[in-house]
Amino acid sequence: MATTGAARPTIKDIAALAGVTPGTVSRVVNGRPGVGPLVRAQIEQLISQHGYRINSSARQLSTGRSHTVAVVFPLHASELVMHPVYPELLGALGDAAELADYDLLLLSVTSPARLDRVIDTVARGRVDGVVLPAAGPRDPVLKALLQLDTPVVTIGHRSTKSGSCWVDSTHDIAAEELTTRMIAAGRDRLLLVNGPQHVSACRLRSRGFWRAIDQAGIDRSRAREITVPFDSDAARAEALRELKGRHRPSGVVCGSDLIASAVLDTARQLSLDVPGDLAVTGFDDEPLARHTTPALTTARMPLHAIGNAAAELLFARLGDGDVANAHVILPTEIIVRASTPVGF
Amino acid sequence: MATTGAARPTIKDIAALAGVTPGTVSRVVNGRPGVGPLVRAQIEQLISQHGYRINSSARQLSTGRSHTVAVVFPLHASELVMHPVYPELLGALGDAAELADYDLLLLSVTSPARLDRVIDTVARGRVDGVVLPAAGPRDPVLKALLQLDTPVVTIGHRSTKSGSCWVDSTHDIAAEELTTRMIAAGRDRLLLVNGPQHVSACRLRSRGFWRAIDQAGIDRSRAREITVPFDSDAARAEALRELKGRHRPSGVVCGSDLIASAVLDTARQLSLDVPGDLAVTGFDDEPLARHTTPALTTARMPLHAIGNAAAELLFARLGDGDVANAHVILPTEIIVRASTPVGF
DNA sequence: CTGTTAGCGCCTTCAG
DNA sequence: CTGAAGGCGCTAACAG
Repeated sequence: MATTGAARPTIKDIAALAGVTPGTVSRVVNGRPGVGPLVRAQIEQLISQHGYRINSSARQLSTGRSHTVAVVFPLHASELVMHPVYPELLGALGDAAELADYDLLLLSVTSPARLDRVIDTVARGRVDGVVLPAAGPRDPVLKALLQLDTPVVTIGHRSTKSGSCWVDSTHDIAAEELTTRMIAAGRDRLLLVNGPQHVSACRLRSRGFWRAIDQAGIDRSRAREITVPFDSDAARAEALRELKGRHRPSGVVCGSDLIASAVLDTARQLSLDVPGDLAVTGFDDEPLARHTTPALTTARMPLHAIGNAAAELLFARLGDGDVANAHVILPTEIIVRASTPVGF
Repeated sequence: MATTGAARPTIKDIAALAGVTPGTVSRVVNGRPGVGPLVRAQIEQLISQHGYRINSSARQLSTGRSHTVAVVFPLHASELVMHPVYPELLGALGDAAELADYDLLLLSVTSPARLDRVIDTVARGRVDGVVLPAAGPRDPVLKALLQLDTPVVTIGHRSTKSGSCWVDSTHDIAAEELTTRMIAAGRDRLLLVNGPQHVSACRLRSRGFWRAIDQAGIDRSRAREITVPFDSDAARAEALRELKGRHRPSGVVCGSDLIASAVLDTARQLSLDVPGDLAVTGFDDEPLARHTTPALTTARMPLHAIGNAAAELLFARLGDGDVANAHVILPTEIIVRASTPVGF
């Protein structure tokens, strides 16, 4: 670690060096008008020469804005950690933040105690707003944040509260499409292995599944929906029971790739042919989806676009302030691989 | 968004309410001695009653410390994004940060322009220190950070600079172990498909591979090392060439699970039996490792422990300041699955 | 165009 | 044990 030693110069130092007042230097560093070209040039030169940089704390104190947003991940322990959607979202948020010249604070709530911490840092003015991948309406973080009147943009939960901003993708349409294709491929005994119902996205997927059934004029009794945790071992057990049952499904729509991969494992174990005996679809298009055997047909959410949209919504809101009740729904994409019949 | 309206109280408000001066309230909120029990109780009650919270900017300005650390990911475009080690590290860092009551700022450098931005926010005093998963000695971020005399702890690169702090895992030992086991399993034509050499971890893996060869007394000519980008398509092409060659290897040690999965695909395409004709090992134990066919034998790095150690090193350094030249090397673990022969 | 004057909200001596 | 005062570095509103 090099000992450059010399304390960083302050705005005052630069001002003194230039023979002007701090106010003038401030105008220069902030690109504001009202400074003669010569003075400005001189100041700029001094600045780069002495390596002057604004002190963020001081500016924050004075402007009241931190130029930082937080993303808080509501990771209920291991339930969601494994979901690679978060990292991808994070990437998009990071990109957007950098573009907008905001800093991104990473917060995570894994326990009630941590909720307090998060609320604290938000309330302390550390951040100007927060992006919240929220599970559902009863998400405790969401609730707490709402009390703070901090600008929030949620992802994955379509709040009905007035003034709310959120972005989501077409989980329902994707599930419907997947199911419809199953039906078109001649699969008439359908099973939906879905994630927990308190997750908004899962509810939407369920809705899409049944909509497809209804619209195809299929009797609801020929289809079934079960719920499993987002945990592949539990999913495996459930899958086993379903696939061994007398009314074995010919098409299984899964609420996540992880669940789908568990179903695939089970099918192999039972010597069922996929997609011959059993067509299987996943959800999310996680990296593992292309590495299962057979590779998974799945629905991909536009995570990057989602993160981007969320960030932009938030920044817009922090800017004009007029942005409220902004809802963005982005389209999903069906990725067809080998776990479904040809022509799917 | 509820309009709680009322501006947050400042330390002054609380002081006025309690009939004391701000200084006294400050002592209370900071848990410092020198305040009578009655006064203290009264102030504490006022604080919770009015929902007072310290303003971070003000405190930062006054103390000169932001109580925030940054982790900057040196993602050379798509080369490293796909690596799920980052999210996992991030999780550990986040956990450690929360425990230590630090905030975690997420920074990423994907271009020279962004490097400036990052350096800027670090230089502006936004953070007290940074954790840097560094690729290697010539990492531009590392270089830039070193000039700033900001406390840095690197992960994955063992700096030889004096005063440096880093944590890493036993890439060399893991590679050696994997290779030795290959040899023990009777595989004598060995191939190492490694990642880029400018990545410190890859260099270590290479070293371990050759060490195993030498120690087994095998002629180096019976082994080969090739380098591919961390990109599975490129790896696939290379793998194809190698596996079709006249001297087809009987054991392939790969520098990452992604590379290994490409090798697996290629083997299947060539109708080679794994692990019969070809034993394959990966590196990292990414989620996909258990979903390939066959599932991958691989080496797992203790990512959580690594992140934790890095964070603790940094915090220690920010505290006492005496911590320099602290190097931590954590053990890897071999995960045996089906891509290697029984008894591996 | 530039200087002056106040703070922003908190912490930290130094008195009393 | 508590009060008073000064300052952290910067911005902003108002004068010249």
